[in-house]
Amino acid sequence: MSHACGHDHDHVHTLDSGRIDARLSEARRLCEAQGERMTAPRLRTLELILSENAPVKAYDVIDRFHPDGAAKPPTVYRALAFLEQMGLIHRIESLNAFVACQGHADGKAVQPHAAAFLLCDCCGSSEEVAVSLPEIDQQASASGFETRRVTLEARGLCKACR
Amino acid sequence: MSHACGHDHDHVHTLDSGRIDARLSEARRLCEAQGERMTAPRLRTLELILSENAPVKAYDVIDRFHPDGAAKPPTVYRALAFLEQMGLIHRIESLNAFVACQGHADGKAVQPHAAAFLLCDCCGSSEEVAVSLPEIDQQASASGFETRRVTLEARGLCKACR
DNA sequence: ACTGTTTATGTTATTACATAACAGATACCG
DNA sequence: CGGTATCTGTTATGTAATAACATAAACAGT
Repeated sequence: MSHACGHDHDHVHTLDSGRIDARLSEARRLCEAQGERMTAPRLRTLELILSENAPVKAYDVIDRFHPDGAAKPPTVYRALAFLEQMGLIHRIESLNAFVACQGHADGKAVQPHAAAFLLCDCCGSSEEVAVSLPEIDQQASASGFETRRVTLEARGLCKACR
Repeated sequence: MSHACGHDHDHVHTLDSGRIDARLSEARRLCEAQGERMTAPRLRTLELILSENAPVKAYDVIDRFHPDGAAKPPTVYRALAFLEQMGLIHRIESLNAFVACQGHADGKAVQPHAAAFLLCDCCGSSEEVAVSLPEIDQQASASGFETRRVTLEARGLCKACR
């Protein structure tokens, strides 16, 4: 996880394990509430993503999945697809990576939702922000375009790295 | 180039070759004006991207590069990076593809600029629209984040496909 | 409980996307 | 013309993602 600034920022675990457990339980409840199954590989995948405070590559999850040796890619990619559908994680397109959703920290159930991200090119950190998009909505309807999903990612330098 | 709707929309050449030539000459001029070289592989890459009215995959360019046989990936990826720096094409992150810039149709020289895209999941077409992003700019400065580059992509259905 | 159905996982293999590293060629500048 | 910077060619490899099919677990109806 080496970045443009030349630093390494590996394994910055800001969430303690208690906090992670709480979010895993919350995720469990959210799945039950929707009649979906929170299975072992899905839970493990979510755990690994929650344990980083920055977007995580699919193959990092694959490598760390088992204590001894990697998981098979489809196992993890299927889990990632599920978690994304449930609104528990987001895919960061410009990084080919995944980050835990920060949009329902208060425990509210949320529909899969669009979100914007501030992504630091130096330390790799990610901040999720909520924005409305009146201009592009307007441009879309002016073109007769029906928007299903919006990707909005700002790349740059976070406060700490500037 | 098969899409969600089940149709194939291969090789929809909406720009006639005269129009493409005009844009290639324009690109040449733009490079000269900035002291950059518009070399053969760069021109060929741009030509192939201009010949589609939808985002083109890097390996499609690679495959079509020579009349008989493919180019080597680095040749094309280098050309793509150059053309993007020059603001002649844009990378579409959510598609891993590249599309010609539609933002300077009047011949004005343009700095590399952010742009938003309406991307049809059915026919694969792309429309570039100009939007300002007051909300995310505001959120970024509130967080002390310095934005360098913004990706804004709306996926959905275009007018024709609805 | 049995059985059919649905949903999820395991496994092998392959496909798609992208870059590192170095050698050779071409443009540009004094 | 010779040195330097830039670009291209080539080989090899690294990284990201999915197809296809086999197996297993959950669940609903009888």
